[in-house]
Amino acid sequence: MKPHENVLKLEQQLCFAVYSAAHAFNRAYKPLLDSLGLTYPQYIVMMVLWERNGQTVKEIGAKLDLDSGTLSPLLKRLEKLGMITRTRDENDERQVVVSLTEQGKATRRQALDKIVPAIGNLVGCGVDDLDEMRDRVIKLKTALDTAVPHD
Amino acid sequence: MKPHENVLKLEQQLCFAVYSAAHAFNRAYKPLLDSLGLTYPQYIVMMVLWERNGQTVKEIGAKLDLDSGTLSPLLKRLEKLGMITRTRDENDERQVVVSLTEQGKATRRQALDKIVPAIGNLVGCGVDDLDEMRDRVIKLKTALDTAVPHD
DNA sequence: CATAATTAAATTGTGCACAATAGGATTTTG
DNA sequence: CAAAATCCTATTGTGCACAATTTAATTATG
Repeated sequence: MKPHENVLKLEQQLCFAVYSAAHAFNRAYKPLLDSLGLTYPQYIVMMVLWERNGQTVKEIGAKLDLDSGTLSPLLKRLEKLGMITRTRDENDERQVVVSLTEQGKATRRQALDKIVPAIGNLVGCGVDDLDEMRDRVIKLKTALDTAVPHD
Repeated sequence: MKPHENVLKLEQQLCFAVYSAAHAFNRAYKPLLDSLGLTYPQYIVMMVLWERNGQTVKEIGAKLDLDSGTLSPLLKRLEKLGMITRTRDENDERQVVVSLTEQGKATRRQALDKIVPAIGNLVGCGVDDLDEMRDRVIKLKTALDTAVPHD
């Protein structure tokens, strides 16, 4: 048989497995996040702010690998939801500082109580397996990023 | 310390690792696929057709977990690129059969020669490791799909 | 210190993703 | 066999992603 003719098969491809798993996560999160009124990308922005309140768009973007083209409209929607405020930095008016409102802070409890345990159950494997898989996927991402730098 | 207060940390989350790795794959594929004039989602549709030519929108959607809202415009763009044709099934006019053009078939060679080996190099780990990781990610996706069925 | 270069965010345009709905075609069933 | 239910695709609307450009602010430089 010809060498490597089956390398184009969908089921053999790691990239498709990852692409597909990302969508599956989205579908799993959606009904849970609906109760908080958030989408998954909005949720991870909230996570960034729950770790440290008051960050610039640039800082948030660096942690999530997202640019202002994605974040600007997303943050406006979070602001309209009453989750965050956006204020120009006094010292450097180029920067916009994003801060949690009281509602935004309170939503963290909702996430801890309702989202995290529910997702934990869905993944359906031990914590150790899960940690190892996560580390591998992060290594994969790092390898790709190193080979194809961005920003 | 309070139990599980750090479970909301971004770096600890498998979902974010997967979300992030999917974007990294996209960025890695983009410069390569640009030379074929394809996006990554278009590329995986082509992979489905390279495996078996002449499939309905429904069949393609089932393999990729994509609905007609995503596929209809994507397939029109592939048609405009000259990669595929779309024809109503004679026996059942509800169905649209998607077939590769000669150009679409020829593009498979380009993918085998230019895309597959280039990506293989980027991932940067042995084939066995890669296969195992892929199987784990697929298991993860399957677990999520089972817990949260769709369609 | 005025001009050039750089930086940060926003805007514009294209292309997914997906929910909800609509429009025909086919199948079921009363 | 006619009405109802089902099925397949397309359309509409919202929300990411990201490239490319724009605007305004800051910093560097001649």
